[in-house]
Amino acid sequence: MLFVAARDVAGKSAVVLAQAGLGRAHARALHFIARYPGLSVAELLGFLKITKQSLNRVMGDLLAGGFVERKTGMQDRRTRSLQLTPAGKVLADAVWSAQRPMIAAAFKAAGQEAVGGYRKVLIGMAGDPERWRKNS
Amino acid sequence: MLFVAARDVAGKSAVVLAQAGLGRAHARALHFIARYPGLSVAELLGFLKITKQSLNRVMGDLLAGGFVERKTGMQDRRTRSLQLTPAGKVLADAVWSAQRPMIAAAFKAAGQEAVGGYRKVLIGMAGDPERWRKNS
DNA sequence: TATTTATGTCAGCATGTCTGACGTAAAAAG
DNA sequence: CTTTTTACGTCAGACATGCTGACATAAATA
Repeated sequence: MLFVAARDVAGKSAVVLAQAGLGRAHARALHFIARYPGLSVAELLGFLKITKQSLNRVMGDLLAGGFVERKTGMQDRRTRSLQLTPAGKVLADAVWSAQRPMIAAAFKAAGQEAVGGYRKVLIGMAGDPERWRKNS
Repeated sequence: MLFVAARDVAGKSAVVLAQAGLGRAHARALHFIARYPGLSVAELLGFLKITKQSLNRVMGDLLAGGFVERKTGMQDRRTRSLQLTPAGKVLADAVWSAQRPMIAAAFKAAGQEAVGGYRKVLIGMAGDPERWRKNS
């Protein structure tokens, strides 16, 4: 069920992404950059759990498409600070808008209490998003 | 979180599958065949939502490895009835054993009530597994 | 100054997905 | 009983996304 739910939620964004010439890998990177603005490449790699080579192909597309901005880090000038451009925000919003109705419907049908349990179990499996960044 | 949880749960089975020379695509097919013994190719395609060409490469490996048995359907002789061989059951068990601890830990940590909510929400997004077969 | 760290890049490979075209056997429709 | 549709199999080629290995550069650190 986890697989099916994740696949179907991700699938909702396919059309929006295809219009931008992007795929699901791009959406995932976009998501984490949107969620943690200014994160470093190493942090992003930690979230995605892919290699830097894989990420850099994806990042190249996002940079070329003007969806993401890459700046030299402030404290440590070796790092790169990643954040969405306005166009990236628009795209991330569009992706979310495509997925939200499905999630909202499931949440509404299940009820608020069920959603709490749902989150609790997912935190057990995926870790608490609130602590994701620090733990990395 | 859905994505991370699904990825991490699926990841647990990587070692077991690699020993059998298989990948995650094989595991998914194996799972549905284990869950719905005797299902037809069309039904399996409906679950996996991939093309028959993609499935057939995976099925070829499973048949060659002796994990799955393919028989001519009884009522409709055009269909193929798929089921696990003993070796397939052993493999499916091994995969499940690799994933179970992670899921069990999350369930235990969240509590029985939370698990109920978790299931309710997933049913909202993925559909009720009890009805998956009929709805297809 | 030497080393380590954070990142980028090239080259090639594996997996899993896709589209398109074609073939066959069996069921269903006429 | 002929025709069409259905369920499946297969070949060929392509794309997306992951991987390993090797190497380069700039900045921090020892």
